[in-house]
Amino acid sequence: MSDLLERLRGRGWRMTAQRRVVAEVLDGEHVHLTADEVHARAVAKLPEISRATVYNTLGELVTLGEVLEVSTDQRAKRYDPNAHQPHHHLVCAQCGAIRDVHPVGNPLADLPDTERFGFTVSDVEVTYRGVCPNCAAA
Amino acid sequence: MSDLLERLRGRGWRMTAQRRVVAEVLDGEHVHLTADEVHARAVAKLPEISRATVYNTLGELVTLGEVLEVSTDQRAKRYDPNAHQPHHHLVCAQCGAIRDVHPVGNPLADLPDTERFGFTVSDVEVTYRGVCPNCAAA
DNA sequence: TCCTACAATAGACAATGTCTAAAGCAAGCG
DNA sequence: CGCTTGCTTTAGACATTGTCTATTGTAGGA
Repeated sequence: MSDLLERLRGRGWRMTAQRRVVAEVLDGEHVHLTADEVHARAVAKLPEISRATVYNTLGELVTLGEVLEVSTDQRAKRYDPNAHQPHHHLVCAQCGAIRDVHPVGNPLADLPDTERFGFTVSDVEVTYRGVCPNCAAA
Repeated sequence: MSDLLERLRGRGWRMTAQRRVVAEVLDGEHVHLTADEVHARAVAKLPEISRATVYNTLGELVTLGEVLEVSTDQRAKRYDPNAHQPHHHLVCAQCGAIRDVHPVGNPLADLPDTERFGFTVSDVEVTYRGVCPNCAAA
């Protein structure tokens, strides 16, 4: 975590209380929060922080490559602090819970040239969907 | 197309001018339209159709399994009339163009049990991203 | 300590989608 | 063929998520 703050400072990021709080929220919870959830947790630590600042800061962290934006539903974007290890996501269709997963194989290699239509394909996103144990039990 | 209308009528769908127009728009263009784009094309054929009706009808078509909802960006949902053949999507990161693609292999099989966390995994969505020939040329 | 450029703020605005209450109409029935 | 019934449509308010702007604040170097 202080790693994160150190890295950011080293990259010329001006350190403010607001940015520190947002970074701490993301680093503290290894879950996938929406911007509003980040905002709520940030407000708990620093009541006067504004919504715009949280959005700005999240956007900057994404640009800097320190967090990933994931859209597993088409409601709010979620922010994934696990940006330094490539991974995909497993989503519960009922409660929306998200787990990071690491499938074997390389899906990029599974797309034949004849299916690329002249595109330069650089990335692939895989989202598995199912029902989590909690929801299955209920 | 009339296939589609027949299928729907056979399933007890009350046929109205509005629903016919929405179905025709989807069937006529084999592209991936947003709800607003569907609405715009529907209005061209039936000026008094309302936005809510288009949203309602699209939702019903999705429920009936006749079209698929896809979210390749986190802006508007897009509607894919190619619901009867499983496929994935290839998206241009610059202009947003979408192509249907058919990778080889089965990504579901690539997720080991140890990476399933007790979930019952039933589905997988794969989105390839890259740059289309048009954007690469520009 | 002071300056200056960068950052934070409140709140308006925008895009997309959902809901409601009232009016309209498809289709079965006599 | 013309009712009747209940499903459908409509306009527009509302909700959610995100962006932008003009003003005020402040981090960090001189």
